[in-house]
Amino acid sequence: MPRSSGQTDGDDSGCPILHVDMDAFYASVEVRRDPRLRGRPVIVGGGGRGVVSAASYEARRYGVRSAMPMSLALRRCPQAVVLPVDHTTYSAVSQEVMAILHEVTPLVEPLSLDEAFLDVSAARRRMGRPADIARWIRAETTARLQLTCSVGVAPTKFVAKVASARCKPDGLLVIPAADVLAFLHPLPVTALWGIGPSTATRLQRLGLRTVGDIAETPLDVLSRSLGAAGAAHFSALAAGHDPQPVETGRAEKSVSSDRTFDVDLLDAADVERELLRLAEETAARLRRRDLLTRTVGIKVRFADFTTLSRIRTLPGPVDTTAALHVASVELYRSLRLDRPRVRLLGVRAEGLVPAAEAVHQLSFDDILDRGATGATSGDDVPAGGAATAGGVAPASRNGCHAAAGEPQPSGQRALDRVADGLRTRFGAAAVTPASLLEPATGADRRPVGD
DNA sequence: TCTGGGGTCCTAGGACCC
DNA sequence: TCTGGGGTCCTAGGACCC
Repeated sequence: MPRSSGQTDGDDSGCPILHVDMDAFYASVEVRRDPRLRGRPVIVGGGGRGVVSAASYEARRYGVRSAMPMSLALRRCPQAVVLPVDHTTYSAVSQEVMAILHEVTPLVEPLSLDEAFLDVSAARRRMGRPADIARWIRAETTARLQLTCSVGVAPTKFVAKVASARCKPDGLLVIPAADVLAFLHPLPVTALWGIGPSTATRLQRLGLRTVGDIAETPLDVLSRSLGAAGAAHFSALAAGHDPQPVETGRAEKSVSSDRTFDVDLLDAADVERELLRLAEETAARLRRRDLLTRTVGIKVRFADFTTLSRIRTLPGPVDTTAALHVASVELYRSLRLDRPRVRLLGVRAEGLVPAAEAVHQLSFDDILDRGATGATSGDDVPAGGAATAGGVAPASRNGCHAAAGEPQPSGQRALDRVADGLRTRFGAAAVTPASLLEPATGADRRPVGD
């Protein structure tokens, strides 16, 4: 059996796949930035209703884990240093990590900011055996970035990923092809990528606890718990088979922005204004990526944590803040909620189309006026965009300072682009929808600026 | 303990068309 | 009056991952 620590150096022939996983990435970046934090428990995450995004190994000794509510984490480790998530910095460091990996091979598949698969088959002549390449990556990330990582080396992606998890932190683990089954079979079923607590509970009812149990169970029995497709998939993984190749560029399928509020929203006007903020974030990200969306969705979570989602497919693709906001408000109103306590709102764009391929760009004003607003447009959306109390139209069509006035054909797109440009040059606060700064149509609403 | 924000994938039912 | 089959799109929800 392979050992799970140190520089395990089994037979790495037939092991072309590496899984590289940075150790406690966000927390480690924070410690690097402020060396006084070294050796102390560090938690990166949101305050209030937030959760732990990353915990240093010192914090983990107290039972602090990723995704744990911050309130519980601080009860377990009151002396922890808590830092807010700084996504911009972590993204920049992530690019440096990925750059090192690309020195090995172009066959790099990032899984997240701090993880990637590599297929090193073609790099072997230049850089040596897979285990040597893994050692090189570990040495370079430590030397250049002062960050440690763990690397799994195996015949397949799945086994490489499990291997890196078993040698953390700052480890290297090679699983030779001949050892794959001995390595996998004692592990709990949750080691299989895609089996979480819910599926594990169902499998337990069948008496299945380990990966080996799954490997020994006939497909038709597994199908009862996992469905036909799931049964075939997990049965193959448990047998050590994983046909997935390392894939470099994968097209994005959706873009979304969510926000959990420190205090539940009770007022429909507040909800609609937050939908504008989220629509603006989502639409701006679409435009930055040169994408349009044909399907807009919202997510609403209530104080009791029940969650609803609604989506609507539009007649044509859009990328304007106004179009996303109108669709979001229409979806929200269609819920016809009675005195809701809204904990979270989200706006989502799916069915993405590259802007270059979108054929109906010029018709979006029609979509705005007739499609997205649907049957209620006569009441709620004045044709000329004049302000009416409580209507969705004023917030959207006059939502930006720059956008006050009569939209022209494609005018909203052009104005959004102008606002995007100003924000790029002068910062995110340079252009803000008016309704997020000033009291809206009612007299009793406070501004909710950042 | 009281639950973020970014995503992906799967299922299942209904509409609609041929 | 009893009743097809397949394909595709749309929608809602759930599970899962980092």
